[in-house]
Parts: sequence; structure tokens; C-alpha cells
Amino acid sequence: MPKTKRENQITKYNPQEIEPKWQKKWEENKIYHPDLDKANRPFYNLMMFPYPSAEGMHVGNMYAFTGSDIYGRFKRMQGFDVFEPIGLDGFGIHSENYALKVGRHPKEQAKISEENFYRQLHAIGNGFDWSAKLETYDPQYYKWTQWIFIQLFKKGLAYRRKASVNFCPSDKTVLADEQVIAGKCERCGSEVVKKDLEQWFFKITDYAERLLNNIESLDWTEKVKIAQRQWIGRSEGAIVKFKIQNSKSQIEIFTTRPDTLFGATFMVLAPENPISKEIAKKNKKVEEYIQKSQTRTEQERIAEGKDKTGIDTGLFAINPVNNKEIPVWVADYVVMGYGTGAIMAVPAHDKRDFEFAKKYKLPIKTVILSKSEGSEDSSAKPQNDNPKEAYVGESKIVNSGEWNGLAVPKEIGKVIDWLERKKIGKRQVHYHLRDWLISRQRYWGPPIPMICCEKCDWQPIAEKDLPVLLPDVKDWKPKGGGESPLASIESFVKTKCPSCGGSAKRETDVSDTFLDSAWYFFRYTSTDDKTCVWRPERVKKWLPVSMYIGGAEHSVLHLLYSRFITMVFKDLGLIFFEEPYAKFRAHGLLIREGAKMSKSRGNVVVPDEYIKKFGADTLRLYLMFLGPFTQGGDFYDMGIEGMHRFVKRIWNLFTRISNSKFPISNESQRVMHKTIKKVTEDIQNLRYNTAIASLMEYYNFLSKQKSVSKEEIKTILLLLAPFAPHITEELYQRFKNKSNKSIHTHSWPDYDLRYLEEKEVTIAIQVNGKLRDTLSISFEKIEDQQIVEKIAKKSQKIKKYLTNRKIKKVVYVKGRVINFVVI
RNA sequence: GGGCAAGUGGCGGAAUGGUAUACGCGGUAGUCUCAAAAACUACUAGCCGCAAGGCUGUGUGGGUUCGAUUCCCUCCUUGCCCACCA
Repeated sequence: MPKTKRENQITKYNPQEIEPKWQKKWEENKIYHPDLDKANRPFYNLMMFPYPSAEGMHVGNMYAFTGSDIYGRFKRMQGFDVFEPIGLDGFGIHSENYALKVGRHPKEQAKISEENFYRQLHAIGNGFDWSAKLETYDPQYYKWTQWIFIQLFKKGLAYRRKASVNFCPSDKTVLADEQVIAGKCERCGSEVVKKDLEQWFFKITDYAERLLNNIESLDWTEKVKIAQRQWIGRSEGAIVKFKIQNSKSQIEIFTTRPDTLFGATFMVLAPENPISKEIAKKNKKVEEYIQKSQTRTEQERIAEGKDKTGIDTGLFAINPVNNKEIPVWVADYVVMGYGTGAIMAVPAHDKRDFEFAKKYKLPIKTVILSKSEGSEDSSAKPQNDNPKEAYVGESKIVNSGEWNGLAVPKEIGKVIDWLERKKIGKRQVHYHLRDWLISRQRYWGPPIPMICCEKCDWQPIAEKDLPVLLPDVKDWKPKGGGESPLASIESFVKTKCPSCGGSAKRETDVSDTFLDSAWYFFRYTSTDDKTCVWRPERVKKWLPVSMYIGGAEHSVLHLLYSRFITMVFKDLGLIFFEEPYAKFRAHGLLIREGAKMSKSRGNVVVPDEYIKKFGADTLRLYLMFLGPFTQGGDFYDMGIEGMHRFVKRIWNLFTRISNSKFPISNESQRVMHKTIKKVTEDIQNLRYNTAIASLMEYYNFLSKQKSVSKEEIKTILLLLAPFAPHITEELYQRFKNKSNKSIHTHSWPDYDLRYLEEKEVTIAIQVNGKLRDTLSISFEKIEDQQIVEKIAKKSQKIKKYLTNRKIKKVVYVKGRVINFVVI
């Protein structure tokens, strides 16, 4: 009796027992800890580190981590020294807002979240190198974030400027342009307002050209490359100066369509434009308009859409190409942030200008033939200055003096040459990218390591005095009014100038979270060394990151910032490359019941319960089986049962059978090699779903065999190991003879093409492209069309279609299909 | 308004010019059982048919091709990203 009981214990699949057991052993044996100094074939396999929301990791995070881990495990088995570190992006508004919500101090909350996250991250069975972990809120980490700020400042890349900036009234802080989505705060969704504040910026615009040009050479998801190009937004055009009548001042405008200069019938200034403000001093109506537009949120401006507003300044500018007087208006459809904050309005050929001209009854002048007219002789001058809509297509220039007849946009270059010759305008390239607003009026971030001295202006903290510790205070909640909570802590603010020793004030803003995450992958290599930002020889060995996986939502923010920071490191002479990620793939989004998982919908799935019920291996396989990893999938509860069945079948088959001594058959050999090939290629391409499908097919094949050889068992376990690390390790150790080696450090199986040839090949027979029969034919015969044709014609089914018909053509695709074209 | 994806059984998906629906879920029937669950076996795109077999079928309409889910054009729908960017 006791024997039976014991037998049951042995044969029952119990992930609760084997998973923690192996996780512990792997950690003890350090199988995922490469020697960072001596590794021969370094492979840096990185997943974007998570920000620990305190509810814990949801299954979407696990989806991404598992996908990244499978790739890492695959590379490890291929003989690479894989470095797969993990950490937490725990500083920043998102974590602080959660602390606000639960009414706990962010520091205290961070500890709780950290513990919870690390517990979950252990449970999913990834091959993390836990000895290299980091947290961005650790003073040992943010010390170097501050150090980096200082390096940028010294290089002239960090500067202060008073500017009209995005301000979130709910989060009570300024935001970077990238963090404003359609006029709303990226974090809380509140409508963003404009505020004039003095802020710290990073000069990312100096790198616009490099950031753009390098994109081409990157092995990245194409979608993300497009998003970056679009965000950097290069446009070619010209700067043109317009004199203001009876005044010394002039208005500079940027246009991509200098060819329409003769069609400029008025000018528009942004309300924030200094010239507008100058005008407002003397013109009450303009002043009122500017005031009104500043209190409106971006959202309101956008929502109004077509209904543009503006005010006539009463001033006139001189169009430099024809010396015509044109009125100057102020309107908020022109924004200060792009170009020069002023435009020449060409209503005939710009949709927005057209709408504005219609509303305020401003003149419209056609200078580009519309398409139908353009096909006629260009000397014919259509005088349609009352068009129904703006024409923006390509055509020829008219009504523009010497320029008449030039094709646009092809010959815009000639127009610019003309402008340059006449010293009216200048060729110029503009970027949509703007400088990175780095300061935040919040508590939970690295204090910006700067001191303001009355005599010496802004001075960086001496490097030996780093880190500037974030003071432990009770009153940490955001204040609003453009100041961080740190500003009210006198002991923090009051300090001495590092330059002259006189009394000075500390900067009280903290830096943006995206600075924390812009360089963390450098730090991972050297977390054991507190004396330097990183060890140069290690960074040289491991970076750039070999494979970076993360969410497409970081297409512009994180990925652009970290590219910029890496370029700065290169320019500082710290490293010898300038692109941080050699290869980047965006994973898909895991949805549930057709909708994005979100707290408000209440459809967030937490992995814990599933790991408890089915084990991490089942959940990993299930998540990866939902669909292509780069496309995401729909999580539904029913499906996981099916995957659990598969895992149990694997367990049952291999715990019951003993290794057969029978030699492996040719057919078995063929199926095995076919599977190795398929799984290898699929993992390489992140096609985990089809890799798993072919493993299932292989299982189905093996389970129908009378006996299974040792080689076959080993092969399927090896192929399955990256997906289901625990069960494969357990079964592998049961079968193995002596060595103590983990399955995860075993080499990946090779396939041999010689085994892939089939004896019998099935060929489809078509008549006029329609399938009528299939034909099994021996491998040797498929080369010869004559033989195949002859055999095909013998088929009864085919005869029926060929009698009384004339064969016009026979198409044969070797080993695939033969098609009779008949009439 | 601009850009990028995608549309295939009841469902998730497979097939990137050559046998459409692999693999899995769900469903139906059966085996085992006192019974149920589990497990296992078989079937499972639709229509006609007892069957053999035939017809239809990858959002819509066209095109290229001996052959199109795949390539090209039109339209429709959905998702994602960006957006008064001059």
C-alpha cells in the first residue's frame, strides 16, 4: 500500500513543487549569471524594465518578459553568454501618484511594490541575473543619474530657459512635449495648460539630425522607426523675413512652401510670440485676445478645429517678393513651439489659412494652378481667386512673376535659390523635435544636482558630494504653483555655492523619470561597483544591447531619450558607439475579451492565481501560444486549460515510458529534424506561437509511436526548454545519466537537411487551377515532369476532366503541384 | 487631417504565389465508470447528397497569373500611433 502511494506522488505532475525547487537550484548554481568580465560570447538580452505599479505585475508584463526570456534562453543554449538583468523603474510620477492614491509615503510604497514585484518576477521562471538588479530610486543608482545631469550641464546640453510650457494642473507639474497626448497629460489624462515658467531643458534638438540619420541603420521594428522619424519631423523649407510697415522690427517666418510667396495675403503671429506681446502693449484688443487664448487649454484649441479665432493687429507687413502690404493678425492656430511662431498665410494653398481667410473675409490669391488647369498651357492665366477650397497638390506656379511655369514641389529649390540671391530668404531645415523639458515640480525623483548662487549663477554640485539625497520628509505632496515640495524645506534649499562658498539655493525640482530609464542598461553591467558610473571594459564587452524587447508605446519617449543620452556619452568620450540597441523588437499588446486590459475596465489579469493553479510553465506556454509575439493576443480563460493538458501529457508520456533501445526509424528521424528546423527558425523570428504548435505536433507524433528513443525524448525536451524551463529541467534530470548540467546550459539541437527528404511526396493535381486529385509519388520521380504528368493523367478523377478537352498547357511545380490547362 | 497595421471556421490563429483553415479552444459522438469528472479515440468551414461526389468559400468590387488568403488598384470596417507642424 505505501508503495502505491509513493508511486502516485512520483508520477503526478505537480508544478507547485518542481517550479520553486528548480528556481532555487538555478540561483544556487548561478546558471544565469555570466562572468561579466570574462565572458567569451556576450549576448545582452534585455527587456524594458517595469515600473512597479503596486497592484503588482499583470499578465501583460509577464507576456513581454516571457517572450524576451525565451529568446535569451534560446541564445544561451546556442552557446552565448547571455546576460539578462532585471530592475525597477520605480521613481517618477506614476509611482508617486499611486502613493498619493493609497495615502502612503512613496518611499514606503516603493519597498512594498519592490517586494511584490520581485516575488512575481521570480515566480515566472525567467533566467534573470539577480546579482545585477537595480532600482532607480536607490541612491546608489540616482547618484549617477545626477552625475549624468552634471555632465550634460558641463557640456552645455542642460540649460535653463523661461518658456511657455505644458503644465498639468492635476499632477501640478510641467511636462515634456512627448508627455502631452492630444492636449492631455499622458499620466492622468487631465487637460494641459500653458504656463510661462523657467525650466531645465536638455538640448536634444542639437542631435536631431544624428538621431534621424542613424535610424536607417538600426535593426528595429519598422513601425517604431517610422514613429521616431515622424516625431523628429524633418522638413525642408525657407526662412523669409517680412518688414513691418512704419517700424524697424520684422517678422521672420518658416515655410515649406516658399513657392507660394506671391499668394501670401496676410500674416499670422502666435499669441505667445514676443512680437504679439509687444503689439499688445499698445493694443488692448490684442492684449485681451492673448490673455484669453492662454487660459484656454490645448484641448479646447484643438476641439474648436475649424472654427479659428484671431484678431487684426491693424499693422501691415511688406511681402518682400512684390512689396505688397498685407495685414498682420494674431491667432492661436499658429503655435509658438514650431518654426518661428509666425506664418505667412496663403489661403489659396493651405487649408487652415483658407478657413481663416473665409471667416475674416481676407483676400485669397491663387498662385498654383489646380490640377485640371495645370494640364493646359501654363501661359493661360486662370484668375480664379475665389476657389471653393485650398489647392495643395502638385502643379505649376502662376501669377508669380519670374517664377511662373515652375513645377512644384519639384522645383521649389529654384525658388529658394532665387530668394537667397535676392537676400529675401534662406534655405532652412526645421525639426518637429523640441528640447527635452527635464525638470519636474514633484517629490519622487532624483533632485536636480544644481545650486543657484547670487554671484556665480547656476553651479553643479561637486561630484564628490553626490548623491544629493532626496530628503525624507512628511510633506511630500505636490504643491502646484510651479514649485516642488522640496522648496519648502529650508534645510534642503539653503546651501553654499560650490564655486565661491557664498550662500546659495539648491534647485528643488527633480528630474524626469525618462532620464532614469535612459541609461539603466549601462548600469546593469556594473552594479557591483560603487566607484564609477560603469566599468568601461564591461560596457565595451556587453553593449550595445544585443536584443531589446519592449512595448511599442515607448516608440518615441524612452527609445528616443536613451538614444540621445547614449550619443551624449559618446561625445563625452565615455563610450565608442552611439546607438544603444543593436536590435529592437516591439512585442504585441495582450488584450482581454477584445479590449485593452485596464483597471477601469476591470479586466486586468494577475498571473499569480494562474501560476498557483497551473504553474508558470503552462502560463508561459499559453501566453506565447495566443498569437505572434509581435502582434499580441487575446487572453481567455478557457484556452489555458488546453495548454495545461498539453503540459500534463508531456509529463505523463515521459514519466511513464522508459527509454527505448530500439533504433530510431527513418520517418521518426525525418519528423525530428523537421521539428528542430521549424522551432529553431520560429524562435529566431519570435514566432513562438507556431514553434509551440510544431512541438505539439511532434508530441502527437511521438505519442502514437510504439516506442520513443532516448534521442527523441532529449530533443523534444531541449526544444521545449526555453518555453517551459521547469518541467523540461525536471524530466531531463530524470532521464539523464551522470553529469550535473542543467538542460538550460545544454547545447541547442542541430538539424540535418539530409533527413528532411521525404520518400513519398504528395503532389496536387489541378485542372484549370482547381484541385481535382492528389498524387503520392516517390521522391526520385519528382524531378521528371514527364513521369509526373504521365502518372497524373492515369488518375480516374483527372481523366474525367481531360476527355474531349484539349490540353493547352501543363504547369509543373516540382514536388508541389501539376496544373493542366484545358480548353 | 496625416501615418501604420489588420480583416481567414463558432473562437484564438496557421499558410506570404502552388492541396486554405496547421496547432489549440469550443462542440458532437464514443470508450472507461454504478455515475460523474478526468483521460483517451473519432468527427467538426458552409450548402446539396444515403453515399460516391459536387458546388461555394479568406471584408467588398475589379485587375495581373496556368494558379491569388498572399501581388496591384477601388471601396468598406476595425485597431494603433501622430496631429491647427506652417
